[in-house]
Amino acid sequence: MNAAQSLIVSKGYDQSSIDDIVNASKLSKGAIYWYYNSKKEIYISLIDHWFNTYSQGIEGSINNKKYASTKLKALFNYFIYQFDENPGTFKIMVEFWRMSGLDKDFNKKYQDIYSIFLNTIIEIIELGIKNDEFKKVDARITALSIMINIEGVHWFTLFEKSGVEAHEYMDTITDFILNGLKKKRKK
Amino acid sequence: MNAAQSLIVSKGYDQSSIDDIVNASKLSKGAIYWYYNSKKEIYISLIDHWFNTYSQGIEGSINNKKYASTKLKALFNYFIYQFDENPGTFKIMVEFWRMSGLDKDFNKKYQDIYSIFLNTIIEIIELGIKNDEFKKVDARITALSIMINIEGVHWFTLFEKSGVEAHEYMDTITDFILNGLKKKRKK
DNA sequence: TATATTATACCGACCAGTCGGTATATATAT
DNA sequence: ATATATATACCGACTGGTCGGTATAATATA
Repeated sequence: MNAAQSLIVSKGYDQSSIDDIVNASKLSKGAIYWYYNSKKEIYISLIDHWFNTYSQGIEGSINNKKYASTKLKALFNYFIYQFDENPGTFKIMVEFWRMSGLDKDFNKKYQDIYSIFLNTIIEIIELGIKNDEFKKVDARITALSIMINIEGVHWFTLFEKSGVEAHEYMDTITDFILNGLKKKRKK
Repeated sequence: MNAAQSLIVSKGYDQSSIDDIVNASKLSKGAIYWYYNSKKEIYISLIDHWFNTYSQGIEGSINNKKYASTKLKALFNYFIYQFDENPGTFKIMVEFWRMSGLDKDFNKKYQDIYSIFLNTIIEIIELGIKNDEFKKVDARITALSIMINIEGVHWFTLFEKSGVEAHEYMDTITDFILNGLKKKRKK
């Protein structure tokens, strides 16, 4: 999984050969085909591996927060942190993206994963509405919008040398979204 | 260009062979290599071709508007229209995206194109600020945010059967962004 | 010994790019 | 007007190499 992951970041799916994985891992081709039936299966598994790593971090940063707004804030922070720590994981996203546009199985896998992530956000928003923190917005559309904005950070992995602009962007939209969601305090 | 475009939508860059282009166009392999020196050159040219088509439409929909807010609205509408008309062009974006993460020349080409697009948005926002329509926001970061949100529509090309949700999303963020930008009317 | 796992040699399909050659249009000379 | 020469546009068979996958041999484990 580690070999496959670093390869897909640097070369993309098609240009990563099984022999590359053989070299990057300490396994032989026979061993790899003992565990996986095809190249595709390797990379489908990688999506799971990648997602599990992520979702644990997300859950961890959200669960101990009480309010919907602090949960959302924690979610944003988690991704900023990830962006600094390991921008490669955002690059992977783009590759998975295009694979799910080309191949049914990748598409299905990615749909499953995104609907889990989306539901996490929806739940936060619904909590916020229930607890009178947030306005009565359409939870699903709002969650979609938040997800797309978070995902948009991947933009900066390709075009910016420093992470400064990514942070500015993330801060701006965090405020923007939270301000838009929060109920105005009555004077 | 048309052949290359429809191929990259359906199979992606790596899986599109020159012979595929030969079959999809009415040209021979020799003819294609008469005009282009490499496969890469074909697809770099395709980015130009794709962008030119788009930017004309964008300019056309913006230029005849007077206010920054109506220009922005026209911009959003243009992309909704494009999404309905030809979702394939959004799928191409994803492929170009990942190519610019893998290859220097694709990266440069895509950077150039995006900075042009970004500048268009920045100019609108600066116009809005100058004319007292918009709050005094950071034009660049705001433009980035708008761009990323527009780009986010590509999300729906992969996961949604109907365009309904894409429209809802686009309407929601259009209102959200414009409300956030516009100066509050004094009572 | 039997089974599970890993290593290596190999196959055949595929593919970017090449190259020798042809057809057509344009220019020049007789 | 006709013949000759040259540049442009195009064709498709071929090649050197790559890559996913497999067959089989070797080795470890129970």
